[in-house]
Amino acid sequence: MPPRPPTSPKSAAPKPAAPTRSPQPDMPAEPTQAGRFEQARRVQSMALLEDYAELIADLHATAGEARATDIARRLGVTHATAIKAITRLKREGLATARPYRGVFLTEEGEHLAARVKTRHRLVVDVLRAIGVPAEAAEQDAEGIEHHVSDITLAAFARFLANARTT
Amino acid sequence: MPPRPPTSPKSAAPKPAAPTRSPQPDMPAEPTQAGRFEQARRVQSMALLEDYAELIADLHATAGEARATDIARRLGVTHATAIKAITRLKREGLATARPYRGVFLTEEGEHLAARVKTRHRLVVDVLRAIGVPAEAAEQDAEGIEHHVSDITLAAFARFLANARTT
DNA sequence: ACCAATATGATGCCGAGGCTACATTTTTTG
DNA sequence: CAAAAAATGTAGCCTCGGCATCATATTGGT
Repeated sequence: MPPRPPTSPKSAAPKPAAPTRSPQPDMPAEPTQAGRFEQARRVQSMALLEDYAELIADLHATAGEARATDIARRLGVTHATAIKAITRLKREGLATARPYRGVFLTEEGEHLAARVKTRHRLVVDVLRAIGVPAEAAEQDAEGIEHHVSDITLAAFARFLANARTT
Repeated sequence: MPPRPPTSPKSAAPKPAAPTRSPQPDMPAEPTQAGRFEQARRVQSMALLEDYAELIADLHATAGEARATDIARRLGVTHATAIKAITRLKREGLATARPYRGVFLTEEGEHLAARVKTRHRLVVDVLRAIGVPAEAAEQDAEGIEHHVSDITLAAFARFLANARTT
């Protein structure tokens, strides 16, 4: 291993950006890159709960009940997986379940489901308004929606309102 | 995953009727809901690779090298985690690494990084064009970008081209 | 009422992606 | 050149979200 020619210490370029740690030891408001990744990871951990909550609400609305097996089929996973997820929903206080009778959302769960549903529609509508084909809009929205913050959501709503009156 | 054998009918409620599906109980051409979830899950497993590839390319461009520790700091994870991810990158043929010299993208890795970078910019630009504040646009794009398909991306490009000439 | 079909539940396994802690190697420095 | 510092690597542990399989409970049909 050629002992790497005595290039200047620490590569040629200066550290591009203060890595979350500025001279001031105080809490940086973290608008940093690492902060964004962390946030994206946090959001990801909510995604599954959101999907389940939305689906359960939908099943209740359209079929009158939401049994674990139905949920599993709709999501394309095995029932074991669905049941584990439902267990997590219960643990998080978003749902309750009565065996063979179905899964029920708590008040908090209903609230979440409603928010998710609204957000989903908004995302799809915005994509469509931008010119994304229906098929792709539905598909991509499924993944995108979880990452749309309230601020962005508000912007979406304004955009659509504008577009409609234009 | 071969589609599990038809889980046969169930329960009292009638099939909520799969939307997007005509009366013909045909082969699962999979524009179905389960299909969309599966696709979203597939996309998710690519996200980490994409983030690393993009970051490595960026570090090379701005710092001349991309060492595991730098990557870890930029992503806000420990170096152990970064190294495990880099191992996966190597396994997938996207990168190579020479200890203490940094990580290098393969041709395929470079290609991926370029695509990801372009897509990222496009997503941020579209969000901004729609009226999302810069801060939120950057944050949300970090998660959204991975779910934007080529078709949607093309629509984004057209939308921006239009917006500019309007 | 009974038995088969169906739903649910409990395990055990896997890989991904985090972490901490410790070990090793390289680079920098005194 | 030797010691300190830094970077890399390894191992063990955790959670999560998949899977398959086996066990149990419920429902429904005859």
